[in-house]
Amino acid sequence: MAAVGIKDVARLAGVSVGTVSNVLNRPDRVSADTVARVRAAIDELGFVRNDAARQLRVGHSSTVGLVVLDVGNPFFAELARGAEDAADAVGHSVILGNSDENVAREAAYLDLFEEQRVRGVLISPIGDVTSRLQKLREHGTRAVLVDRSGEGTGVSSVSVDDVAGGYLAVQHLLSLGRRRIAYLGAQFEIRQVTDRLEGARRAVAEVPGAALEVVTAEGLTVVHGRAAGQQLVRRPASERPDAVFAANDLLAVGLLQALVMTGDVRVPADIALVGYDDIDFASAAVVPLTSVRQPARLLGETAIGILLDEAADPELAARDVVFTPELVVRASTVDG
Amino acid sequence: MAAVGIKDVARLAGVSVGTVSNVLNRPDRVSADTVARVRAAIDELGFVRNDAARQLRVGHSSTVGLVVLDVGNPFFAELARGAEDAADAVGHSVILGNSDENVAREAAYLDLFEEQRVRGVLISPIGDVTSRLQKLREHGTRAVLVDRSGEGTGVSSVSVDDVAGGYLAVQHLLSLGRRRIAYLGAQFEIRQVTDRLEGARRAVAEVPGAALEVVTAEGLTVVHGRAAGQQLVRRPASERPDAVFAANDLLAVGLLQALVMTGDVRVPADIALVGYDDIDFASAAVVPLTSVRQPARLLGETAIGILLDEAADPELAARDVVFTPELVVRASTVDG
DNA sequence: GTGGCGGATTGAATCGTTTCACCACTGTAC
DNA sequence: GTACAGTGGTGAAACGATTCAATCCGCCAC
Repeated sequence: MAAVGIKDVARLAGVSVGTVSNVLNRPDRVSADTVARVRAAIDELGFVRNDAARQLRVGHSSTVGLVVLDVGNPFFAELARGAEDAADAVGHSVILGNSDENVAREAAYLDLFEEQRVRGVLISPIGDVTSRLQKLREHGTRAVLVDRSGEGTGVSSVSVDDVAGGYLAVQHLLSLGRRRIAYLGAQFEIRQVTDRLEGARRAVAEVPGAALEVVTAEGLTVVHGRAAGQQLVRRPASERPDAVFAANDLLAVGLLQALVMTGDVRVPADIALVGYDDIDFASAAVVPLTSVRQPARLLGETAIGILLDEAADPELAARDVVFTPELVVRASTVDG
Repeated sequence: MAAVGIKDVARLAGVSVGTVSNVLNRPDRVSADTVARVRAAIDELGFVRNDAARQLRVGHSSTVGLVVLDVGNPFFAELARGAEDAADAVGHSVILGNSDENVAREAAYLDLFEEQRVRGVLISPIGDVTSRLQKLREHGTRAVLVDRSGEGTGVSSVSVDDVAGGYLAVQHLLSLGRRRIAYLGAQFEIRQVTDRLEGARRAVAEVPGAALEVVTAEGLTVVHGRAAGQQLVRRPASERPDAVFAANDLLAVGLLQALVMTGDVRVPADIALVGYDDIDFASAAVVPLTSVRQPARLLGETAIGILLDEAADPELAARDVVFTPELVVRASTVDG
């Protein structure tokens, strides 16, 4: 109803509009009692700054767009939290878009963000967006890839080293004395899945007498993990691995269910188990799951940092920051 | 770099800015070949409409804000999807804020949305926001509560009937011949928890010879469910319930783990089990879980509908839409 | 008394779009 | 030949903030 503008505030406070604007943006250039008077007028009228007008004048907004593959995924939820906190600390806000692994939705969000003249875009891409991002940049909007390496595309990125994660997991198993390691994976066309395997290979290669077997599941979910587990159980005990590294926690949880159900195989005594992602359910599993955790929050914070740096100085060269994941040890590998 | 404006497009296409604007917004009022010429100019220059300027002129944006308690929660993720799809269908977009059950974050998002002059706000509130929403309305921004009844606050709402959900769950158990029902809950200060219990009570009251026992856990997570399950198992078989209705799926999954682990109690033969929320893990549990599903997506769609109706006609009276949840039957209650 | 200095304040120009009253042109009816 | 309706197009005003050159004012130094 009201439609209170800066003009109304100025009139009530008995100052000019320029002064009100100064109170809002650079209070230090205004005398103390004028500030007080203007603030009082703002409160009385319930004035709220019209961000569109501000943005029109200054040329860009103070929001950054974030497009993730799946908000429901705790990894991205945590990443978003990190981004929000970092943005908040410097007076920016984050608007979140969920592409849901759908190229059209992803494109729609990029269009929206461009119309909104966001300060920049953080994106975990599904399609091949590099040309789109390049175009964005020509129009003055910077972008940072998250959870995906930029690999010389000229776009900055923050990602996690999956090879290191796989290495970490298997090295842990080897350090416990296990030697017959199995890698349980699926959908090997996904980079993450093969990178983790590569890390596992490297760890095994360092220890004489250690062997790595690759077990392929039908998919990356609990059900598929359970199916794989049932197969393992059917083998004669001597042919079973003494440790399994699963490509993600869902597979690991399914596998665990199968092992525990039969009662024949003890975890970790007979088979030690490591998952990946450290989802909530990892710690809540029947046997709490050792898992590799990605520094999701840090990823988000760092991405915002890079983005705002680049927005401030467009000449800055692209950076690629790679984080190392962390092993969270629980009962599925170490009795406790 | 370019900073292409509608003016540049107009110049290149050899028309006036007004015409370009018409091409953008009401192409039917412009002759076909002019449209084509303008479109070509737009493509050539890579023109993208500046939403801030548009918004400044028309007085409001075409985005709506959505504040949820926890984006990580699949219920809210699904609700957001519904809202986005519905908004998209009428040319609006949704920007998502995650309050994370934090009053300060919630307030910050409301401030942000107000500055942005969003078309309206959808909110699943944590604090007592009615006075804040009232103020928003005075400034011309409508709000709709989601997953929370408006109860005569003058604010519209869409919610799910938890009493009906509880009734549904227990009626199902009773129809299977179970008579010694237990309700496993925690944190009874949460309305949802007590409403579901109330529904359970009503169902039990309708069947002579049926009894309802309330079991209190320490919290609403898997770990707490498992603890409660261990207690149940310790009872003599004759004193155990023959069915359990858990206040949510996490509790149910924990309970299930405890029952299955001991091997002493068969599910559903000895104890049938119903959860609530139908989270992904419900169907992936060792014994797939019967659960009560909330129409999250529909909630989001409906909320957007109400919001945009009200935005179009501010005189509209507040509406309170209550949905009925749905029972998803799986192996934890019915063998097969 | 004058000049100069510096901090506080002013007010008009500006951002890029939409909107709307108005104009030009074409064809048609009389 | 004139009037009229209908189409397609024009261009300037308006939206509400920010910015910056200009002004004002008080005070001090000489």
